[in-house]
Amino acid sequence: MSSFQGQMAEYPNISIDRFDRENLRARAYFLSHCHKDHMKGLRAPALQRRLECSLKVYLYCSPVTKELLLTSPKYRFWEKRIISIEIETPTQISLVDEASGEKEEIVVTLLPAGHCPGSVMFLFQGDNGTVLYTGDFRLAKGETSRMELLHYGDRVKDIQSVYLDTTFCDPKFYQIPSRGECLSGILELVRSWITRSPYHVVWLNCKAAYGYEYLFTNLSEEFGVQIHVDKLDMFRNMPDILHHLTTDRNTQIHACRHPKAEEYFQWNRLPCGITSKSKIPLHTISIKPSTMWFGERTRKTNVIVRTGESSYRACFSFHSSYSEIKDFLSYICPVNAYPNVIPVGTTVDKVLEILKPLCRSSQSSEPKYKPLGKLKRARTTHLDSEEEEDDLFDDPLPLPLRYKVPNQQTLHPEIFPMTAVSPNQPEKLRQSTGCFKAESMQTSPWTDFIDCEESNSESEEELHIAASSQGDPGPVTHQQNSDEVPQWKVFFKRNDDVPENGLENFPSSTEAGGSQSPKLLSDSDGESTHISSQNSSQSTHISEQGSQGWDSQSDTVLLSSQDRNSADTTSLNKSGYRPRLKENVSASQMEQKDTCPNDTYSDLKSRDPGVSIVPSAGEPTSLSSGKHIPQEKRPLNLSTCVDSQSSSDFEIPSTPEAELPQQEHLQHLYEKLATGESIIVEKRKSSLLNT
DNA sequence: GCGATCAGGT
DNA sequence: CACACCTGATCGC
Repeated sequence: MSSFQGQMAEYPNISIDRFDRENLRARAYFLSHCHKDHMKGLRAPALQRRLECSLKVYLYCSPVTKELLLTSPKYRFWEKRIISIEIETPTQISLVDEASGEKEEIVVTLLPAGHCPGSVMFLFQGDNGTVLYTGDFRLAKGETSRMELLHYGDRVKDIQSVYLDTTFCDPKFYQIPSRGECLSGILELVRSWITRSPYHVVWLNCKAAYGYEYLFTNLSEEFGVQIHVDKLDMFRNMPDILHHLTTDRNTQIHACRHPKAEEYFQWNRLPCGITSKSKIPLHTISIKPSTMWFGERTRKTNVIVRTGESSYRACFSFHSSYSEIKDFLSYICPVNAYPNVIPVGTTVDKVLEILKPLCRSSQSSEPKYKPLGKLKRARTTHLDSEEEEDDLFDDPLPLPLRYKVPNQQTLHPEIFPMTAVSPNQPEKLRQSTGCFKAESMQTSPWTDFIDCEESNSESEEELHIAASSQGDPGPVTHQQNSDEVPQWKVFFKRNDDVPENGLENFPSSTEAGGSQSPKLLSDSDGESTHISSQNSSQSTHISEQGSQGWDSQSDTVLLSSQDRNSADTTSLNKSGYRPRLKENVSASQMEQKDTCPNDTYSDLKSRDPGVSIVPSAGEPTSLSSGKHIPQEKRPLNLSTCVDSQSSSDFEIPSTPEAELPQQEHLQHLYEKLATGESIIVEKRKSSLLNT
């Protein structure tokens, strides 16, 4: 749970993910994602009053987060005061002190965080250096290197401080099976059950939180079955998700919830109440997504564990594992790293001990004892003039040379020529953008999110809403502001990536009589069965299963992730994600900015077509509205401003141990994405339409 | 009646 | 051993 207090040392005038106490004085607010523990104070009367008095104070977040937030009536009062910023679109914001009129300029860039729908990290650039607030995140190894805007040219930006999600920053969480591995395990378990008969149904025992959406969309897509949920109106403007959900209980996959759900389930009753279909009783299994982790030397990584006759746990994590955190941080290599989370049972000091060696000062082979002269930037090349003032002191080494992995965009044929649209823009433009987005979403291949939120209401109305909104971006009523429809794409993987291998354990269809469970257990041996309880380092968190007599032999390992490695490579295919072209431009422009630290903002304003400006009034002015910068410009910018690095490094893997996906493989995937399914084909259409 | 906090549960 | 959330009890306004 985040213990971040809302403010960063470098930019105390803004508050992130906290809205109480000191934060009531912030000049601007940022919300990284829509989880309650990051929204403390967000609907408190104190803040509402502040908003009424300080008309220049705005909340900045991703379009998806805005959409989700405003779905709740409790946050409606924010409606006119939220400015959504597109992912990977550097945007300038003026932080004005309304009393004194004093002004501070800051450029913020949202980077996808892979935690839940709409979740982002915030990269801030301003007079006090470049800092990165990660919010909560899950990024696979090497993914960081694919984030264009964390780089200048091909090198990682000089980041002063990282405010880091340290939820699993403890060696005991060394490894967590990748999203792809977990997903494919669940897919196969579900397949093994629901293919037995139409009366075999699965209940996904998910919590009331955003973050399971990509699971739902993948399941739905794989089996052509919508997932039953209690509530889906928060997705009314997100067709990619909406299409995979239903409030109609007559489906084989449920993610509905009820306070007494577990109790119901004992009696073969789903949370939504049904026990049979056409008078024929249902056969149900439950799958509970839970985090499973494994120690460094643990051999098996099992992503599905049987916990009862008809119940399973499936590995699922919203947060990066220890090794993913280390990979991330060592890649970024900031001067400072601050934990946002101190897990119970550990201390700040302990976490800092882990983080510190991954930061800049420790990277020096000969740190403090070196003669002063050497401490200075003796070896620091001019290329690194990007560095902030401080580095005169504490940066004895040149910025680590880490090379960015070629961005998928270079491989992906599609280009999304859209950029941040400001509320200032002519209605016409805005609308057209909206349409475009709606369409691209509707057909987007990237899977995303949905949630299983509270009670079981199943109103037909919602269905209608869903249906009508599918072909119609219209009902985006509360969105007049800046953004069109929230965009999905990226975060999570899609089916293409899910390998079918290694799943022999799941009888894809066999007898249904007798046991209500899939026959998955045959392969499990005693040892693998009790992973967690015996070996703390590879615990699978098999707590509280005691109540079911079955459990003594439970926890049977069903799937070993080792059997399905390939799942990962692609698990985060962000490729198609954003406006590539523009992004490139932005990136290079930002390099430019960063290489010339002294005239940053005016510079940005005047020259950078990739930076949107949000004036103090809060209306983002999109400088990039022209945004259609021809691709040819990019190399130009790179070479002019950034020096020579630009060319060489396209094949060089970024992170020390990062595995660079085979270009061939990627290419194959992209081709698949681009041409494979009807959905994608449509998408292309839409992008063509809008290009 | 509401919010904040805590304990307990899933 | 986690998370994100819900419920219910208590306290203060």
